Amino acid sequence: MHLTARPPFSFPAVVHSHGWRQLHPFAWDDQNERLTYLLELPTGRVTRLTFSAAADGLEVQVEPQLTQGEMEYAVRAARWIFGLDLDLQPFYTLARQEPKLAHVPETARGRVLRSATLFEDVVKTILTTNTQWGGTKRMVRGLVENFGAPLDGDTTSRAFPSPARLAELSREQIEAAVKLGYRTPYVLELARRVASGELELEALKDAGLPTDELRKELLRIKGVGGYAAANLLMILGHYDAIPIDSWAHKLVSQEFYGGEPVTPAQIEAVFAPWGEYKGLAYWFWQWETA
DNA sequence: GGTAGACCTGGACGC
DNA sequence: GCGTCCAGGTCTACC
Repeated sequence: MHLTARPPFSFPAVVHSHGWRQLHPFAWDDQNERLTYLLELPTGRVTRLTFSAAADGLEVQVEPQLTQGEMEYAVRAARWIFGLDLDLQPFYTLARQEPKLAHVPETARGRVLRSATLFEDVVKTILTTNTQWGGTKRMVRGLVENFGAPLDGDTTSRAFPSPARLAELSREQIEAAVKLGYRTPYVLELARRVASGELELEALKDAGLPTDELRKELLRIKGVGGYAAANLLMILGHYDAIPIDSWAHKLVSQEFYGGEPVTPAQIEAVFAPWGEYKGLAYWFWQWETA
């Protein structure tokens, strides 16, 4: 299957936009430059999507064979995962005027790799908080391996667990399988709210809400604070928020404040001139010390 | 609105 | 091998 992207587009730029390619059920094959992803379909079946670069977009290998309805769902998911329809031209126009960002339009950066569902990305983001990257990878892997639906005939390949699957578990069942620490009730509560229909998370993808309202919605989720909300806003294509974590403090301190400790307000001030694109400006800044 | 302390885990470190 | 300390954001209680 071939999918075209709004130009300019770079397959490796999306894959390497952040660490998501290292989280199950993504798997990055560095040697062959292919990204695989296990996707659970609305029918309950699981498909393996293998993405590689094409001249004007993506080449996608789909297995096993899908029905027409399943294929349409897989195409929509693939377009979302890679942000194939995003228009970043206004940001590129600004970036060309800043030496630290000139590489962005030249290399077609700016898109951020995302999971098929917002539910999956919210859970993954919660699992990045208050832990190191190794811990995040361990926790996500544990959820997928223990609770994800398997590919037909291959129980070693599993999709990310659906809200319904997690919602039917008890806290004790999750704790026995994977140590999420104090995050267990957060993940469980989110899964139950989404599975029950109380929280229509996927509708936020194209709700057309202004950033402030979207941010408020995200902050209502237990376990999502300022950093996590900003990270999720980036994933949702709202770039006027900076995910300020300890790494951001370090980078901005060394680059702009001579190594002196900085406050979140100072970090915001540095990127304020980028307005609605300050999140992207921060994310793709060519740091001296990174 | 701002702040202190608790939350949980893995890893680093000292003994 | 064991105990202690620390890093990493968010929540809750309190002021």
